[in-house]
Formats: sequence, structure tokens, C-alpha cells
Amino acid sequence: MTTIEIAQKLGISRGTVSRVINGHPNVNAETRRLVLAELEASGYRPNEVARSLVMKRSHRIAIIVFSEPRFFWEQVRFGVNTAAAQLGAMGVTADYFITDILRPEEQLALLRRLPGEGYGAIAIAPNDVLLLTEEIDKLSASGMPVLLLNVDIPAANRLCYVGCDYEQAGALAAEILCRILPAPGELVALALQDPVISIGQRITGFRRMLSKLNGPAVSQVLRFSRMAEGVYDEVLALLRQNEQIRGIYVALGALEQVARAVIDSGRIGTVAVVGHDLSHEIYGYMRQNAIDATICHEPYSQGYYAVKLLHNYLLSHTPPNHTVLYCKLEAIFRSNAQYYLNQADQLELLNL
Amino acid sequence: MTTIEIAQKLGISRGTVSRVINGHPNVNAETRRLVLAELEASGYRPNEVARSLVMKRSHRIAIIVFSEPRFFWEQVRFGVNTAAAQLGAMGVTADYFITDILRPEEQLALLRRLPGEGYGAIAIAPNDVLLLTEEIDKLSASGMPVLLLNVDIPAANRLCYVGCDYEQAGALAAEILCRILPAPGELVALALQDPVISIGQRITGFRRMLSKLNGPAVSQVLRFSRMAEGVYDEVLALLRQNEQIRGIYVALGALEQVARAVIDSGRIGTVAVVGHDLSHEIYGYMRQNAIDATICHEPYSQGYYAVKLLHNYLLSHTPPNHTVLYCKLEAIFRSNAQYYLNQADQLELLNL
DNA sequence: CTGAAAGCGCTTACAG
DNA sequence: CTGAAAGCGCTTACAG
Repeated sequence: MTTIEIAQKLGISRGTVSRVINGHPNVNAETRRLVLAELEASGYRPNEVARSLVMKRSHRIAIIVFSEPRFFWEQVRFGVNTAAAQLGAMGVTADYFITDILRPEEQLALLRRLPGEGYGAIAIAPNDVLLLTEEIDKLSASGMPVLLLNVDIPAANRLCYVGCDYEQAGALAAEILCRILPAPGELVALALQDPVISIGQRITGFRRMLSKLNGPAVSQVLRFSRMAEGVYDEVLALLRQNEQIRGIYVALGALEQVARAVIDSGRIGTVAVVGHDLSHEIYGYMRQNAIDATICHEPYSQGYYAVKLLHNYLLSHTPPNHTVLYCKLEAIFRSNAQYYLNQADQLELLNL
Repeated sequence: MTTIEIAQKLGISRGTVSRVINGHPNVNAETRRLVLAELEASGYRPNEVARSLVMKRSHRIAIIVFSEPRFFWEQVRFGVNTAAAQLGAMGVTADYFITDILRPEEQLALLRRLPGEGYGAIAIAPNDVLLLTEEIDKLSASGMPVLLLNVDIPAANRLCYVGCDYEQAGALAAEILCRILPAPGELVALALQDPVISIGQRITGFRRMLSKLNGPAVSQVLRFSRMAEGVYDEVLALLRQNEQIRGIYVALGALEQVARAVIDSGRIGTVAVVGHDLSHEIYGYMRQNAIDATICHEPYSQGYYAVKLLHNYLLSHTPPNHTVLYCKLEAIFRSNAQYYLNQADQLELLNL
């Protein structure tokens, strides 16, 4: 079915058919009704390829993230680039903005600047909920679709959220840690001083699952700054002074420091360590058995989905079916870590 | 950069430029050189959208699988359909053929019939290596690209293999089972009587990792037919008679039967069970703690990648960069199983 | 309100 | 060997 077939059947021109398809105003109501009916009856689907060829629209999408952990956002970036490459022929370009994690105002500035620079859609990993909510609402009100990436603000007026369910991530960490504990003993969790919501949710989920499984309770929660200063020293001291500790849950991004403390305290094999995210450095520690498992949430796909969803919206102007897309929680051990380390290499094979 | 710009710069027609791009024979050698140089210099990339619009080629791809386990091949099918939908505007159609697992000759018949029916590429999950290798080689020799799905035949002349590394999958099973053993004791593995290569590789990988980790050895390997008849009875009897058994590795598709035997023998919590693949039924048993973990290997992506790779080949006629694409090994527990159960639901959100 | 026409970037008979 | 022309399915000024 093409526009021309529809037009012939109705004895009108393709231009008119096209006008009703695209919802142009200047069309006789009766004609419109007829065309709509025929469209429906014939199951017409526009040829997007032809459409994008003639329209030559360009869609600029901005992706705003922050700086830490570096490797995590690099993987997101790779997904963004893959989607943009796939959609390049459709006029999509995606620009990636990395802001300083300690300067959330940089994100605010971008949010204010970008709409004036031709961007039609924004995905942002908000680095400061309080600071950004108002501006996000403003943008949405002005018609700019805003997708929240990796960190949700349910109260904000966003198109949708793409990222993980942090509470469930903490639950999975608890399930795994409970099962692999080398011996009965105490559990320690590491979190943030700041009330960063995602880390807090991980701890909540962790505790809930622990009690559901009748596992050991968390004997203490160590808290650190956002840059995770001093984790190594504190964990090292703790491991040396308290032999009862059998499990450590690292809810913030400091797995590497914990691994080093485990090694330097000679506790490999007598304390289980579970955390989040995966880098080559973390993998190195897994191979030394200083880290037992790590939980990821599809960094690559987060970037990929964000661009796809935004582009879909730009095309159809209808919001996605669901307002939340939870990424998979990936349980990673020594034996399957390679697969998660270099998604890039794997997909290079697809010549993408 | 478009063909017309190139043509203008060189003072020739777009037709000639197009001819050298597409490697048509009738082009003056010197002209060809010039055009090639300019193409290179300007970094020209053909607009695939315009190309596919004018060429209206249709690419028929056949996917041949077998019948068991049902849910596994349904997930593969979903990936196939997604890729086909995405590439529909490029003229791609993918047909999915499910053959009887007990009648591998059905696959042979399809392999012989399909090329005459307009298919330009074939992906097959070979159900009988010995029976099919020769025909696969013949097809390849005749110019038909053949991709091996889920089961490799390294000796065959195939375009590439998309599926999992079974030995590594067994290793991951061992790593997990070792760590979660509820108490020291014996390990049992379930495998096939037939020398089906993939199951054999799982057992090999499982044993190797066990000894690498200084874990318990496998005290016995139970073997079954391809339809896994009698697994429940045998495992139930074994669990009742031998209290030393603390871990079961299910290398064949019979997790459900094992779970029922664990439940009916009252051994939940005192024997750990690890196997492969995930269905709603298996998830149900995970929730009852009758199964501790299951390992999947991206059924959805297998189907998706197969179609993408074949289409890439049909477009470029150059084989993929690598001859083997190992899918991710996915470690699945109670707390993250939902994400792997319904990839379909998750992606529905993308309006695909 | 609607038809006729041009054009998006590309390929391929058709002449020459 | 190569240019001029038609056409893939669609949209959008431009007339009327």
C-alpha cells in the first residue's frame, strides 16, 4: 500500500492523502474522513525510509551525564553512539555532555542553554535532584521532551525514566552475598554521607532482602563522600580489627578500594565482597578473588534506549507506552565478566 | 557528500559515480581510479535509505530451529521478529521454521528446499551435526550464506556462529554452585546419553572449573535421552537415598523435573541446584527456592544478531569481522529473573 | 480546499 | 564506456 494507491482508489491526489496522514489543517472534513477510513481499511503503513529521505529533518539529541565513574559513562556513551549511528540516515545526531560530578550547576546551565542551540530532545542523568527538578519541569512544559537517565526523579515531569531499580539491585546483592558467605559472621555495608537517593535505595533493598532470607543483619554502615575518599583506609582498619566480618556490600562506587583493603589485610577467601559496576580494574580484582560478584545494569543499553526512545517521540509525538524502563540487573562473576567488559568489541562484529 | 557532488567535482555524471560505487564492470579504468580516489578523499558514505528506496530489493532470510525447549526458541523468535521489523523498510523478511527435535531430517529437507524458494540467507540451529555438515558446506559453496545459531559446527563452512561458549557456561555454573553449596558434600551432574556436543562441553567446563577452584568433584553423572525422560524419578530416588548430595548441576534441559524432585524429597535448602535457561515454570521453582540459579545466553539477542548479521552480509557481501559471536552468559537468580523472563515486554516500550 | 510538480539521494535500463 | 532520464514513496511549497 502506497499513498498513490490510496489516492487512485479514492480518485484524489497523493498530496491530499499525504496531508491527512500528516494532519495538515487544510483538508475538507469529508475528504479527510474518507481517506482515514481507506487508510485504516488497507492497513497502510508509511514508508519511513521514503519519508525521511524527502523530509531531511534533523533531530539533535543532547545527552547530559556526569563524570564519575568514568568507565560507566563511557559504556553509556557507546550505546548512545550506536543508536545515533543506526539512526544517522534518519537525520539523528546525538551529542554527549559530561559535566563535573562536583559541579551540578553545570547541568543546570546546559539545560538552560541547549534548547536555544537547536536540540529537540534531552536525556539527562541528574546529578542533583533538588537543583534540577524545576528546570526539568519548565522544559517539559515548553514542549521539550526530557528523559531521565540512570537516576529517576519520579516527581518531575519527565517523558520517562531509563535506568535501574536501585532497591531491587540492593536486593540482588543481598541474595548473592547471603549465598556465598564463607562462614557465619557479620555484614558491613558501605554507603554515602549525602542523601543520594540511588545509593540509599540500594541499602534499603539490601536490608529488606537480608531479613527476608533470614540472613545476618548489617552490623554497621560506613559512609563516605561522593568522591569516596578514605574507603581503603577505613575498610583495611576494620578488617584488621574485626575478624567476624564475613561480607561487605559496597553500595557506592568504591569497589577497587575495598578490593585493595581485602588483599592488604590478607582476608581473601575469608570475606565475601559484592558491589556494583564493572571496569577492567574491577575485573582484575575479581580474578584475584578479592571481589566475588558485581552487579551491573546495562550501561550500554541505557544509552542506546535513551536515544531510541527520544527519537521515537520526536517522530510520533506520542509518549512511550510505559513511563519507566528498568534495565536488567546483571549478576557478574569471574566466569562471565568478559562478556560485560567490552560490549563494544562484541558489537563491532555487527559492523555497526 | 552525495553522488552528485562527487560527479560535479570530477565533471562526470552521477551514473558513472554510482557504477564505480557498485562495482559495475563497464567503467574506464582511469575514470574508476579517479572516482575511487575522490570517494576516499571525501569520506563518502552512501545514503542507505535512498539506496534501499530505489533498489526495492527484497531479502528473504530463513531461520531454522528445532522444537525444544519451546520457551527458549520462542525468545529467539522474538529477537528475529524485532530485527526483521526494524529492517522491514529495507526489504528484509525473516521466516521462522521450527522442526521436530526428533526428526533432524526435517532440517536437511529445508536446507535443500529453501534456496529454490527465494531465500537469500539461512540461519540454522543444527539439530544433528553429522547429518547436516555436508549440506551446509554445499550451500556455502553455492554462495548461500549460512549462519550457525546456538550450536556451532566449527568444521563446517559457515559464515559465522552466533551462540554461547558452552564450556564457559559450564564453568560459570561450577563457579556459582561451588560458592553457594549449603554444606560440604557430593556433587551430581545431569547430562545426555547422546554425544550432543554442547551438553558435553558444559560438563567439561564444569569439571575444569571445579578442579580449578579446588571444589568437590562430581561424584556421578546421570545421563538421559534427548527428551529427558525419567529425570524426576531418578533424581528423586537419588536424593532420598544419598544424603551427602549437596549440589546438582543440570546440564540438559530438565530443570523443572529436578526442581520437582528436590521439592518432593524435602531437600529444599539442603541441596543447591544450578541449570540453564529460563521459563515462567522455572522461575516459579526459583521462587520456591527449589532452583538457586540458572544460566542463560541471550536467546533474544541470538535471534536479533542472526538476522542483522545476515542482512549485513547480503548488503555488503563481506563476511563479518569475526567468525564467532559468543553471546553473554547471564547469571540469573530470584532477584533478577523478572528482567530476563520477558524481554518482549521491556522492548514493547520502545514501540518496536 | 486540492492538484500538479519538484525534489530527497540513489540506481539502472536505455541510448549512443 | 558514459550521459540523460526515469523512478523508488513520500512531502511540501506553489498555483489555482
